[in-house]
Amino acid sequence: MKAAELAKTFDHHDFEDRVYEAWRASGGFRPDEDGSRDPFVIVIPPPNVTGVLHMGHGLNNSLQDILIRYYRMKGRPTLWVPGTDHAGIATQNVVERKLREEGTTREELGRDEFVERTWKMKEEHHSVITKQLEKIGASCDWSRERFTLDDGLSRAVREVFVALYERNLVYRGEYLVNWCTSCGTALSDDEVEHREVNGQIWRVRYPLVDGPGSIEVATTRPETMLGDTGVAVHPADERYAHLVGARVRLPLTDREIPIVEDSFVDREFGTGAVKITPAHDPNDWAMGERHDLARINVLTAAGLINENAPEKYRGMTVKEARKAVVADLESRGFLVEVKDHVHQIGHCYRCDTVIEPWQSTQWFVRMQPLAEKALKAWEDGEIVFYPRRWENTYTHWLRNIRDWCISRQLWWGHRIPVWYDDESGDVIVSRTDPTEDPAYAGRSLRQDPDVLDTWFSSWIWPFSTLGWPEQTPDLDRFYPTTALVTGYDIIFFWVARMVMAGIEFMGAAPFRDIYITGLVRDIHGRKMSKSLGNGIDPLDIVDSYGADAHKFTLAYLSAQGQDVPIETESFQLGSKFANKIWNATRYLLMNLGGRTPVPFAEVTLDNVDRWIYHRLNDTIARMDAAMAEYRFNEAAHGVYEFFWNDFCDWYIEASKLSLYAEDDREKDRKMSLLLYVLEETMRLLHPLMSFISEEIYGQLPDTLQPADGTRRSPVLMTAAFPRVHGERSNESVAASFASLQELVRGVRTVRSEFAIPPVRKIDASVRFEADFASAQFIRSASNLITMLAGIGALEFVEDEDRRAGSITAVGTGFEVYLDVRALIDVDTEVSRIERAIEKEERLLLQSTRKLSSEGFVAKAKPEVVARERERVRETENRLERLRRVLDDLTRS
RNA sequence: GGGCGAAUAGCUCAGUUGGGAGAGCGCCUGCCUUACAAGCAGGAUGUCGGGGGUUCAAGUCCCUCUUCGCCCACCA
Repeated sequence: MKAAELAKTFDHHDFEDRVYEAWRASGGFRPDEDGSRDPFVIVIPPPNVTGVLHMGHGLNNSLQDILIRYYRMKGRPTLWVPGTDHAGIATQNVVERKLREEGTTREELGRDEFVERTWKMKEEHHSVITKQLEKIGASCDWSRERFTLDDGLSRAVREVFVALYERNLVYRGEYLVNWCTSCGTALSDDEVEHREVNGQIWRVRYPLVDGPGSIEVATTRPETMLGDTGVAVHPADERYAHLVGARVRLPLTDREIPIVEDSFVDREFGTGAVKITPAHDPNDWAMGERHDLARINVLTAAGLINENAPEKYRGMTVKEARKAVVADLESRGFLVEVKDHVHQIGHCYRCDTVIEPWQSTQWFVRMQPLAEKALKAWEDGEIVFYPRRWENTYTHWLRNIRDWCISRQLWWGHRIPVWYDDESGDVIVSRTDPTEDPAYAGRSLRQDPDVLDTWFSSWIWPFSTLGWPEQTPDLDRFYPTTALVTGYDIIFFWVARMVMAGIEFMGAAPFRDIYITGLVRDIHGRKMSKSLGNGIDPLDIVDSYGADAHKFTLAYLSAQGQDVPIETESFQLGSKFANKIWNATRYLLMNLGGRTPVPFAEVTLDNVDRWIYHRLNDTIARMDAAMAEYRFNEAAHGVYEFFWNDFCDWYIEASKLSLYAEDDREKDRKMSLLLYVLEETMRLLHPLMSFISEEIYGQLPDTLQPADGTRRSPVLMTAAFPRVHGERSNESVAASFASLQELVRGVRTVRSEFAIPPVRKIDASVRFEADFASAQFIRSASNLITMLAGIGALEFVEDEDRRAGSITAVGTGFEVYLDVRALIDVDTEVSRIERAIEKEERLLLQSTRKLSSEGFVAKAKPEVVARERERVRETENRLERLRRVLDDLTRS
């Protein structure tokens, strides 16, 4: 075999870009054409084109990539659909901010030019996002990439809107909506973030029209009194019973308004009387309906006091108006009291402006019928959350569903497919443009100026991306998809709505497994955010630590359902692992020169080989189990421990016995096995350490054929994932090897405690207990033990004679006498043995207590009792021997 | 006002059916042993938040309390 040589120093920059291009060129990102097997499909949660990817995307896309690569290697036709989201408000805000910096506005620019500008920005961000996904190694099918505003998806959006309108699930109406005065648009209830705010509560006296006296109301929003059209008290409130039906003069205005009774009122709160402002509060809106009160809107779209208010307040902001109104109330003697008051205030989830409940005409989706089906899909087990607890969030939202306001007063988005004929009053809801339809020739039609909520295109993402409403082969083959990987912050925005749309339009939930990732946080547990400046850019991580380190570290730290606290240095975990893999491989390849490969079928396995295959087998099983349960950290821990602790620390170390010896046939044999194990291990590692495993796979000798009967693949990405082989399992070898490790470690511990340098070999004698099961194994591995423990001459003895003048390492079933007595201090050794005895005594006490306790022997499982008895036997045995050692020491 | 999560080694966190407490980093000791000092070998460190209960057996199941965090909710 030729001695391939890896670079002395590991540097991921040397191959990552090249490897990614090789993957792309291999065609492996696309699902294979064999449609007969069960496909594994993920559609990406489309990142917003507003910005660039942050660590949250890094996590979520890393996990998707791990799943995709695992199932691809498992042989399933695997598809990961990439794409981006136009993100209506968010994107429009970014562009508008830019325009402001340039000293202009979108109104000045005009709608068409504004949209064009936005497209341009979309292109720029899109290329950055794509680049980032490539850099982190995302193995998605770029030939199927979609954008929520592309032609196909726009058509799907129109289809959905019109179809829902036809089914009476979309309607238009004038209601109180959540209005962001800064974005200038309505928002859905879910887009409002409620936060506790320190405010005040004012008590104001409204004088009666007839006669003296007045009624006091409490309010947190005094400025809205300008739009009051009533006062409500509880029907059973005796304090106010005599006032019901009376009228009050609304201060600062010339309006007279009635006092009504309504059981909504809480008698305990405030004064027990509440002002009613139907046009500016959802509860008041409802009360206004019940009592047929006028709705007086006192705010403009920009949030300024309008012409319905007394002249002096017009044009003021809410804040200014509040101040002015309070001042006027006070000076005219209407203000009774001001108190500090903590309450919840809604804020815009995009720009953080305080939300105004504001009356306007909007389009809505009737959610109840859709929600019922989405709930049923969960009840029937059609969808499953990982971790399970998120189903509470899902069902709670669906059970308390409210209609969805879908129209947005923006320019960036899907234009609502509705046209108005102002002359006739006709409302035309159409899949195609009626202005181009001869049937409407001669009529003056005006398209609805508004666009649809971004989520209105997102909720159909799992099937619109596959070509719907066309009946495409992709749709047929890949819908429903298999898994969704996303964050808990968008369970209602997105996940629940996708289930609704999937059932409504495709007749089936859009995915089966919903994996909810934790949030990436900084090391102090704080959310990463621009304002805190504690964000980490995935590209920076990829550059300094490598894409594999990025993905592996995130997976390793990603306990299911838990947030992921991370700092830049955390990624050392992954990069050190990559370095380890690189160097282990380098060692193997260095020793390839002059070796003749042995076909696996002709290789005889020694005990150590059997052991490593046993461990490999276990690790594959552990990986399979972890992946089936979406336990990414478990998968990562499994391969990490196997590669580092088993393969490197023991198997490779043990192989030096063969490779540094003179026997060419043995060298060939061991070298071949090292390669076989390495080859299979690279396949095992690939989903988690994709770049480096691919690079190494490509460096393995072309002639090397996998030991498990699978075929070498042109690229590792599409090679077969290792399988569990029953015949590789060998518990007896595993147990014996564990004894060997105990023995070696015992010697090493003594060496270390007495600071005996590695170069100094020590002679040793080993004595076995009579029935020690691993005796033969260890006896046959004496050369190996000699090497691993730094022993000079090793003897196996029958009695304890050799203990004299030696240091003893006591193990389960054996003891080792080390001829280093001259080097050590007896007192140190005595105290070491005494500590060991104390430890064993503690263990023994635990076990005997257990065994002597009532019920344990009777009720515990028999194997548990048996194990406990075995432990007692072993512990007593070790203890007894330790005491003899101590005796010998103290006597001499 | 409901619901959920967290509390385990100095730090950040794992711990899958209950059956002798783990990792990474940090710390201490000794090693530049011809794959790797981004390394090797060894070591120290825990009333598993408090209290109660179930059980032969609890970090793990139940109740309760405390402290953080998140989500939902129309109390002006």
